[in-house]
Amino acid sequence: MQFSKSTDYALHALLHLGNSERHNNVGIKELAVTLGVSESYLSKIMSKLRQDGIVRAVPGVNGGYELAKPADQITFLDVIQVIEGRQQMFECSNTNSQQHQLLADEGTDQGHQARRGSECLVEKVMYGAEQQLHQYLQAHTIQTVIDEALKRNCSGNHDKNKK
Amino acid sequence: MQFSKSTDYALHALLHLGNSERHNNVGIKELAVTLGVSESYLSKIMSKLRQDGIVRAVPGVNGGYELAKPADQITFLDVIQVIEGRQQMFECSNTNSQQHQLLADEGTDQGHQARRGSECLVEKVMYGAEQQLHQYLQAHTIQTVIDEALKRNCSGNHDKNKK
DNA sequence: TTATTATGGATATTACAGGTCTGTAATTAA
DNA sequence: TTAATTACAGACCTGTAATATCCATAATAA
Repeated sequence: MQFSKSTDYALHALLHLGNSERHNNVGIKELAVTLGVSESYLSKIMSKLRQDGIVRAVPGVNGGYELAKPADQITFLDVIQVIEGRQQMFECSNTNSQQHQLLADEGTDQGHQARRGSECLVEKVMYGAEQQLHQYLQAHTIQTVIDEALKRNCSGNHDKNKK
Repeated sequence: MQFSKSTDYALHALLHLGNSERHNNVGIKELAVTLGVSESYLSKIMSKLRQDGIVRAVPGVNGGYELAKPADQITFLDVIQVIEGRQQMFECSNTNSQQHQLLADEGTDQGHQARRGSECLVEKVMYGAEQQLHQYLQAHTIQTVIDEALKRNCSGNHDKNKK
Protein backbone atom coordinates (compact mmCIF):
# COMPACT_ATOMS: atom_id res chain seq x y z
CA MET A 1 0.00 0.00 0.00
CA GLN A 2 2.56 2.53 -1.11
CA PHE A 3 2.70 5.04 -3.87
CA SER A 4 5.42 4.15 -6.34
CA LYS A 5 8.64 6.05 -6.75
CA SER A 6 7.48 6.91 -10.23
CA THR A 7 4.73 9.02 -8.73
CA ASP A 8 7.32 10.76 -6.63
CA TYR A 9 9.45 11.48 -9.68
CA ALA A 10 6.48 12.65 -11.73
CA LEU A 11 5.31 15.11 -9.11
CA HIS A 12 8.76 16.54 -8.54
CA ALA A 13 9.41 16.79 -12.27
CA LEU A 14 6.19 18.69 -12.80
CA LEU A 15 7.07 20.94 -9.93
CA HIS A 16 10.35 21.73 -11.61
CA LEU A 17 8.64 22.46 -14.91
CA GLY A 18 6.10 24.65 -13.21
CA ASN A 19 8.80 26.58 -11.47
CA SER A 20 10.89 27.37 -14.52
CA GLU A 21 7.94 28.10 -16.73
CA ARG A 22 9.47 31.32 -18.08
CA HIS A 23 12.15 29.28 -19.81
CA ASN A 24 10.58 27.60 -22.73
CA ASN A 25 11.26 24.02 -21.77
CA VAL A 26 13.50 21.73 -19.78
CA GLY A 27 15.49 18.82 -21.15
CA ILE A 28 15.36 15.35 -19.69
CA LYS A 29 19.01 15.66 -18.74
CA GLU A 30 18.43 18.65 -16.51
CA LEU A 31 15.37 17.05 -15.00
CA ALA A 32 17.18 13.80 -14.29
CA VAL A 33 20.08 15.55 -12.61
CA THR A 34 17.77 17.72 -10.55
CA LEU A 35 15.77 14.77 -9.28
CA GLY A 36 18.72 12.44 -8.93
CA VAL A 37 17.38 9.72 -11.21
CA SER A 38 18.52 8.20 -14.49
CA GLU A 39 17.46 9.79 -17.76
CA SER A 40 16.23 6.48 -19.18
CA TYR A 41 13.87 5.85 -16.37
CA LEU A 42 12.61 9.37 -16.04
CA SER A 43 11.87 9.55 -19.75
CA LYS A 44 9.47 6.66 -19.35
CA ILE A 45 7.58 8.60 -16.76
CA MET A 46 7.58 11.77 -18.80
CA SER A 47 6.19 9.86 -21.75
CA LYS A 48 3.23 8.78 -19.70
CA LEU A 49 2.63 12.34 -18.63
CA ARG A 50 2.80 13.43 -22.23
CA GLN A 51 0.39 10.79 -23.45
CA ASP A 52 -2.09 12.03 -20.91
CA GLY A 53 -1.77 15.65 -21.89
CA ILE A 54 -0.05 16.81 -18.72
CA VAL A 55 3.18 17.90 -20.40
CA ARG A 56 4.18 18.72 -23.92
CA ALA A 57 7.44 17.49 -25.41
CA VAL A 58 9.50 18.93 -28.22
CA PRO A 59 12.26 16.80 -29.68
CA GLY A 60 15.35 18.04 -31.42
CA VAL A 61 18.03 20.48 -30.43
CA ASN A 62 17.02 22.65 -27.47
CA GLY A 63 13.98 20.50 -27.06
CA GLY A 64 12.56 19.32 -23.78
CA TYR A 65 9.40 19.34 -21.74
CA GLU A 66 6.98 21.99 -20.62
CA LEU A 67 3.64 21.91 -18.88
CA ALA A 68 0.81 21.38 -21.32
CA LYS A 69 -1.56 23.44 -19.20
CA PRO A 70 -1.42 25.95 -16.35
CA ALA A 71 0.03 24.60 -13.13
CA ASP A 72 -3.18 25.29 -11.26
CA GLN A 73 -5.03 22.94 -13.56
CA ILE A 74 -2.79 19.96 -12.85
CA THR A 75 -4.05 18.27 -9.74
CA PHE A 76 -2.24 15.70 -7.67
CA LEU A 77 -5.01 13.29 -8.52
CA ASP A 78 -4.36 13.73 -12.23
CA VAL A 79 -0.71 12.91 -11.87
CA ILE A 80 -1.24 9.98 -9.55
CA GLN A 81 -3.86 8.42 -11.76
CA VAL A 82 -1.64 8.68 -14.80
CA ILE A 83 1.21 6.93 -13.06
CA GLU A 84 -0.58 4.50 -10.78
CA GLY A 85 -3.51 3.73 -13.03
CA ARG A 86 -7.20 4.35 -12.52
CA GLN A 87 -8.25 1.02 -11.03
CA GLN A 88 -9.83 1.34 -7.64
CA MET A 89 -7.65 0.73 -4.62
CA PHE A 90 -9.77 -2.09 -3.30
CA GLU A 91 -11.66 -4.80 -5.09
CA CYS A 92 -13.41 -7.61 -3.33
CA SER A 93 -11.85 -10.83 -4.59
CA ASN A 94 -14.96 -12.97 -4.63
CA THR A 95 -18.33 -11.33 -4.57
CA ASN A 96 -19.88 -14.73 -5.00
CA SER A 97 -18.50 -16.28 -1.83
CA GLN A 98 -20.72 -17.70 0.85
CA GLN A 99 -19.74 -14.65 2.85
CA HIS A 100 -21.72 -12.35 0.60
CA GLN A 101 -24.65 -14.70 0.32
CA LEU A 102 -24.97 -14.44 4.05
CA LEU A 103 -24.47 -10.75 4.46
CA ALA A 104 -26.07 -9.28 1.40
CA ASP A 105 -28.48 -12.17 0.90
CA GLU A 106 -29.80 -10.99 -2.43
CA GLY A 107 -28.32 -7.57 -2.54
CA THR A 108 -31.07 -5.28 -3.77
CA ASP A 109 -29.59 -4.48 -7.10
CA GLN A 110 -30.96 -0.99 -7.28
CA GLY A 111 -27.98 -0.40 -4.99
CA HIS A 112 -25.79 2.65 -5.24
CA GLN A 113 -24.03 2.00 -8.53
CA ALA A 114 -25.39 -1.20 -10.03
CA ARG A 115 -21.92 -2.66 -10.24
CA ARG A 116 -21.39 -6.17 -11.55
CA GLY A 117 -23.26 -8.62 -9.40
CA SER A 118 -24.24 -7.86 -5.84
CA GLU A 119 -22.20 -5.20 -4.19
CA CYS A 120 -19.75 -5.97 -1.43
CA LEU A 121 -20.25 -3.94 1.71
CA VAL A 122 -16.56 -4.01 2.53
CA GLU A 123 -15.77 -2.71 -0.90
CA LYS A 124 -18.36 -0.01 -0.41
CA VAL A 125 -16.59 1.32 2.66
CA MET A 126 -13.23 1.19 0.96
CA TYR A 127 -14.67 2.99 -2.01
CA GLY A 128 -15.94 5.73 0.23
CA ALA A 129 -12.50 6.08 1.76
CA GLU A 130 -10.95 6.33 -1.65
CA GLN A 131 -13.34 9.12 -2.57
CA GLN A 132 -12.15 11.07 0.46
CA LEU A 133 -8.60 10.63 -0.69
CA HIS A 134 -9.42 11.69 -4.23
CA GLN A 135 -11.26 14.75 -3.08
CA TYR A 136 -8.22 15.97 -1.20
CA LEU A 137 -5.83 15.15 -4.01
CA GLN A 138 -8.03 16.97 -6.48
CA ALA A 139 -7.96 20.10 -4.37
CA HIS A 140 -4.18 20.28 -4.50
CA THR A 141 -2.37 21.26 -7.67
CA ILE A 142 1.19 21.79 -8.80
CA GLN A 143 0.56 25.50 -8.37
CA THR A 144 -0.52 24.95 -4.79
CA VAL A 145 2.89 23.59 -3.93
CA ILE A 146 4.77 26.26 -5.83
CA ASP A 147 2.86 28.94 -3.93
CA GLU A 148 3.61 27.20 -0.68
CA ALA A 149 7.31 27.08 -1.54
CA LEU A 150 7.42 30.77 -2.36
CA LYS A 151 5.62 31.65 0.84
CA ARG A 152 8.03 29.57 2.84
CA ASN A 153 11.10 31.04 1.20
CA CYS A 154 9.99 34.58 1.99
CA SER A 155 9.02 34.06 5.59
CA GLY A 156 12.02 31.81 5.99
CA ASN A 157 14.72 34.14 4.73
CA HIS A 158 13.92 37.49 6.26
CA ASP A 159 15.46 36.74 9.61
CA LYS A 160 16.92 33.31 9.05
CA ASN A 161 20.31 34.76 8.14
CA LYS A 162 22.31 32.02 9.75
CA LYS A 163 25.82 33.46 9.13
CA MET B 1 -1.44 1.42 -5.37
CA GLN B 2 -3.75 -1.36 -4.38
CA PHE B 3 -4.72 -2.91 -1.12
CA SER B 4 -3.54 -6.49 -0.90
CA LYS B 5 -5.80 -9.51 -1.04
CA SER B 6 -4.75 -10.22 2.52
CA THR B 7 -6.54 -7.10 3.62
CA ASP B 8 -9.62 -8.29 1.81
CA TYR B 9 -9.45 -11.65 3.54
CA ALA B 10 -8.83 -10.10 6.93
CA LEU B 11 -11.81 -7.78 6.71
CA HIS B 12 -14.15 -10.49 5.52
CA ALA B 13 -12.92 -12.92 8.14
CA LEU B 14 -13.53 -10.40 10.90
CA LEU B 15 -16.94 -9.71 9.49
CA HIS B 16 -17.71 -13.39 9.72
CA LEU B 17 -16.48 -13.57 13.30
CA GLY B 18 -18.47 -10.51 14.21
CA ASN B 19 -21.58 -11.98 12.70
CA SER B 20 -21.47 -15.33 14.48
CA GLU B 21 -20.41 -13.91 17.80
CA ARG B 22 -23.01 -15.91 19.71
CA HIS B 23 -21.16 -19.09 18.84
CA ASN B 24 -18.05 -19.14 20.89
CA ASN B 25 -15.50 -19.25 18.10
CA VAL B 26 -14.95 -20.20 14.50
CA GLY B 27 -12.33 -22.61 13.22
CA ILE B 28 -9.93 -21.79 10.44
CA LYS B 29 -11.56 -24.47 8.32
CA GLU B 30 -14.96 -22.84 8.39
CA LEU B 31 -13.46 -19.44 7.77
CA ALA B 32 -11.43 -20.66 4.82
CA VAL B 33 -14.40 -22.33 3.19
CA THR B 34 -16.58 -19.30 3.71
CA LEU B 35 -14.09 -16.93 2.15
CA GLY B 36 -12.96 -19.31 -0.55
CA VAL B 37 -9.29 -19.29 0.37
CA SER B 38 -6.85 -21.92 1.58
CA GLU B 39 -6.55 -22.64 5.29
CA SER B 40 -2.78 -22.32 5.24
CA TYR B 41 -2.81 -18.86 3.85
CA LEU B 42 -5.68 -17.57 5.90
CA SER B 43 -4.08 -18.81 9.10
CA LYS B 44 -1.09 -16.57 8.43
CA ILE B 45 -3.40 -13.61 8.23
CA MET B 46 -5.28 -14.60 11.35
CA SER B 47 -1.99 -14.89 13.20
CA LYS B 48 -1.21 -11.29 12.40
CA LEU B 49 -4.60 -10.22 13.63
CA ARG B 50 -4.04 -12.16 16.81
CA GLN B 51 -0.60 -10.70 17.45
CA ASP B 52 -2.17 -7.28 17.20
CA GLY B 53 -4.95 -8.03 19.63
CA ILE B 54 -7.77 -7.95 17.08
CA VAL B 55 -8.78 -11.58 17.50
CA ARG B 56 -8.22 -14.21 20.12
CA ALA B 57 -7.29 -17.77 19.20
CA VAL B 58 -7.83 -20.94 21.16
CA PRO B 59 -6.03 -24.07 20.00
CA GLY B 60 -7.12 -27.60 20.61
CA VAL B 61 -10.37 -29.39 20.01
CA ASN B 62 -13.26 -27.05 19.28
CA GLY B 63 -10.79 -24.22 19.16
CA GLY B 64 -10.85 -21.38 16.70
CA TYR B 65 -10.99 -17.63 16.54
CA GLU B 66 -13.18 -14.98 18.06
CA LEU B 67 -13.04 -11.21 18.16
CA ALA B 68 -10.81 -9.98 20.96
CA LYS B 69 -12.93 -6.88 21.43
CA PRO B 70 -16.38 -5.59 20.48
CA ALA B 71 -16.95 -5.24 16.75
CA ASP B 72 -17.57 -1.52 17.07
CA GLN B 73 -14.08 -1.08 18.43
CA ILE B 74 -12.37 -2.66 15.47
CA THR B 75 -11.95 0.01 12.83
CA PHE B 76 -11.08 -0.53 9.21
CA LEU B 77 -7.94 1.46 9.84
CA ASP B 78 -6.87 -0.97 12.57
CA VAL B 79 -7.21 -3.94 10.30
CA ILE B 80 -5.55 -2.33 7.32
CA GLN B 81 -2.60 -1.17 9.34
CA VAL B 82 -2.05 -4.60 10.79
CA ILE B 83 -1.98 -6.20 7.37
CA GLU B 84 -0.42 -3.50 5.22
CA GLY B 85 1.92 -2.07 7.80
CA ARG B 86 2.08 1.38 9.33
CA GLN B 87 4.55 3.06 7.02
CA GLN B 88 3.17 6.14 5.33
CA MET B 89 1.87 5.77 1.83
CA PHE B 90 4.24 8.31 0.36
CA GLU B 91 7.83 9.06 1.17
CA CYS B 92 9.92 11.47 -0.80
CA SER B 93 12.86 9.48 -2.15
CA ASN B 94 15.52 12.16 -1.86
CA THR B 95 14.92 15.10 0.38
CA ASN B 96 18.45 16.20 -0.34
CA SER B 97 18.07 16.59 -4.08
CA GLN B 98 18.68 19.84 -5.85
CA GLN B 99 14.92 20.01 -6.24
CA HIS B 100 14.41 20.59 -2.57
CA GLN B 101 17.29 22.99 -2.28
CA LEU B 102 15.51 25.13 -4.82
CA LEU B 103 12.02 24.90 -3.50
CA ALA B 104 12.50 24.75 0.20
CA ASP B 105 15.82 26.58 0.11
CA GLU B 106 16.62 25.98 3.72
CA GLY B 107 13.37 24.66 4.96
CA THR B 108 12.70 26.42 8.25
CA ASP B 109 13.14 23.39 10.44
CA GLN B 110 10.58 24.43 13.00
CA GLY B 111 8.27 22.96 10.37
CA HIS B 112 5.12 21.05 11.18
CA GLN B 113 6.57 17.84 12.59
CA ALA B 114 10.32 18.22 12.63
CA ARG B 115 10.76 15.16 10.49
CA ARG B 116 14.24 14.03 9.49
CA GLY B 117 15.87 16.74 7.45
CA SER B 118 13.95 19.46 5.66
CA GLU B 119 10.41 18.59 4.86
CA CYS B 120 9.26 17.89 1.33
CA LEU B 121 6.26 19.90 0.22
CA VAL B 122 5.04 17.11 -2.03
CA GLU B 123 5.20 14.72 0.85
CA LYS B 124 3.30 17.18 2.95
CA VAL B 125 0.38 17.20 0.55
CA MET B 126 0.41 13.43 0.29
CA TYR B 127 0.50 13.17 4.04
CA GLY B 128 -2.54 15.38 4.27
CA ALA B 129 -4.35 13.15 1.81
CA GLU B 130 -3.46 10.09 3.82
CA GLN B 131 -4.89 11.70 6.92
CA GLN B 132 -8.19 12.14 5.12
CA LEU B 133 -8.18 8.49 4.23
CA HIS B 134 -7.34 7.44 7.76
CA GLN B 135 -10.04 9.60 9.23
CA TYR B 136 -12.65 7.89 7.10
CA LEU B 137 -11.32 4.42 7.76
CA GLN B 138 -11.26 5.09 11.45
CA ALA B 139 -14.91 6.06 11.42
CA HIS B 140 -15.94 2.73 9.96
CA THR B 141 -15.85 -0.42 12.03
CA ILE B 142 -16.72 -4.07 11.62
CA GLN B 143 -19.96 -3.31 13.43
CA THR B 144 -20.77 -0.58 10.92
CA VAL B 145 -20.81 -3.10 8.12
CA ILE B 146 -22.78 -5.67 10.07
CA ASP B 147 -25.43 -3.08 10.81
CA GLU B 148 -25.52 -2.08 7.18
CA ALA B 149 -25.99 -5.71 6.17
CA LEU B 150 -28.87 -6.21 8.57
CA LYS B 151 -30.55 -3.02 7.41
CA ARG B 152 -30.23 -4.10 3.81
CA ASN B 153 -31.61 -7.56 4.44
CA CYS B 154 -34.72 -6.16 6.10
CA SER B 155 -35.58 -3.48 3.59
CA GLY B 156 -34.66 -5.81 0.80
CA ASN B 157 -36.92 -8.72 1.68
CA HIS B 158 -40.26 -7.16 2.53
CA ASP B 159 -41.40 -6.63 -1.05
CA LYS B 160 -38.57 -8.19 -3.00
CA ASN B 161 -40.41 -11.49 -3.28
CA LYS B 162 -39.11 -12.34 -6.71
CA LYS B 163 -41.11 -15.52 -7.33
C1' DT C 1 -3.24 -40.16 25.78
C1' DT C 2 -5.24 -38.89 21.56
C1' DA C 3 -7.48 -36.17 18.36
C1' DT C 4 -7.86 -31.57 17.13
C1' DT C 5 -6.56 -27.06 16.21
C1' DA C 6 -3.61 -23.03 15.78
C1' DT C 7 1.48 -21.51 15.04
C1' DG C 8 5.72 -20.72 12.83
C1' DG C 9 9.29 -21.77 9.56
C1' DA C 10 10.77 -23.02 5.09
C1' DT C 11 9.93 -22.88 0.48
C1' DA C 12 7.95 -22.21 -4.11
C1' DT C 13 5.76 -19.19 -7.52
C1' DT C 14 4.32 -15.22 -9.63
C1' DA C 15 3.81 -10.31 -10.58
C1' DC C 16 5.55 -5.99 -10.71
C1' DA C 17 8.33 -1.95 -9.54
C1' DG C 18 12.50 -0.15 -10.70
C1' DG C 19 15.97 0.32 -13.80
C1' DT C 20 19.21 -0.18 -18.06
C1' DC C 21 20.20 -0.34 -22.91
C1' DT C 22 19.50 0.29 -27.80
C1' DG C 23 17.74 1.73 -31.91
C1' DT C 24 14.49 5.08 -34.08
C1' DA C 25 12.18 9.32 -35.13
C1' DA C 26 11.82 14.18 -35.04
C1' DT C 27 13.67 18.64 -34.94
C1' DT C 28 16.99 22.36 -35.37
C1' DA C 29 21.51 24.44 -36.33
C1' DA C 30 25.15 24.54 -39.48
C1' DT D 1 21.63 18.26 -46.80
C1' DT D 2 23.95 16.90 -43.06
C1' DA D 3 25.00 16.46 -38.36
C1' DA D 4 24.02 17.01 -33.70
C1' DT D 5 20.63 16.82 -30.38
C1' DT D 6 16.71 15.32 -28.13
C1' DA D 7 12.56 12.64 -27.10
C1' DC D 8 10.31 7.91 -27.87
C1' DA D 9 9.36 3.09 -27.79
C1' DG D 10 10.54 -1.37 -26.96
C1' DA D 11 13.16 -5.25 -25.25
C1' DC D 12 15.31 -6.78 -21.44
C1' DC D 13 17.14 -7.60 -16.63
C1' DT D 14 16.74 -7.84 -11.52
C1' DG D 15 15.31 -7.78 -6.84
C1' DT D 16 11.55 -7.86 -3.89
C1' DA D 17 6.99 -8.45 -2.22
C1' DA D 18 2.50 -10.74 -2.50
C1' DT D 19 0.42 -15.04 -2.78
C1' DA D 20 0.37 -19.55 -1.60
C1' DT D 21 1.61 -24.39 0.01
C1' DC D 22 3.55 -27.79 3.13
C1' DC D 23 5.23 -29.63 7.35
C1' DA D 24 6.72 -29.99 12.03
C1' DT D 25 5.46 -28.30 16.57
C1' DA D 26 2.85 -26.65 20.49
C1' DA D 27 -1.27 -26.26 23.00
C1' DT D 28 -5.72 -27.75 24.41
C1' DA D 29 -9.94 -30.45 25.40
C1' DA D 30 -12.16 -34.83 25.71
